[in-house]
Amino acid sequence: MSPRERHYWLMKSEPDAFSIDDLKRKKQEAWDGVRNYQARNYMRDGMRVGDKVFFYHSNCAEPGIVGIATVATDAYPDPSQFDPRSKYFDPGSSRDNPRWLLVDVKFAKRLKRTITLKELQADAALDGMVLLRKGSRLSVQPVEAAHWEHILALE
DNA sequence: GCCAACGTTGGC
DNA sequence: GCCAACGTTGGC
Repeated sequence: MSPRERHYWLMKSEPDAFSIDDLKRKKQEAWDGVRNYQARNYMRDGMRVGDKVFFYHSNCAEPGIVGIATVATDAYPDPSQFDPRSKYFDPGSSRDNPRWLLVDVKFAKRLKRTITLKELQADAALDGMVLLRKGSRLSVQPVEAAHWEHILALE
């Protein structure tokens, strides 16, 4: 792998299911359960170990960015797709040709405060951000370097 | 809980 | 390949 500019990402999680505090406690976690091809492709083809990730809380009282994680592994098959008892089981996938890949993410920091979706939406400097596009539901998405820096400065 | 937006599935 | 039906996401 040749050196390259650092890439930045945003990953959504419902805090009731897995929160930034859960990641802090566990230190590192396999990002399982992604069942969207575009999100998978970002993990498989875009992410490199060391890339930085905004941890976003979705589907909760105050949606927003709550912490920072780093990509800890290359992509590998999501074990939950092979487990018939898992809600993420995919009978259409096989071990020979796994459909779903994931990366591990490692806890880096919890933000002192939540940078709320509302606040991001109101910020003209973030126009065009994937998260803010109408109807955008992508749970793993790229963040432009300029947007990353701008958001960091909001904390 | 509602519902708009989106992605997937499957009949044709 | 089209598209209606269905399931999911996620803000509100």
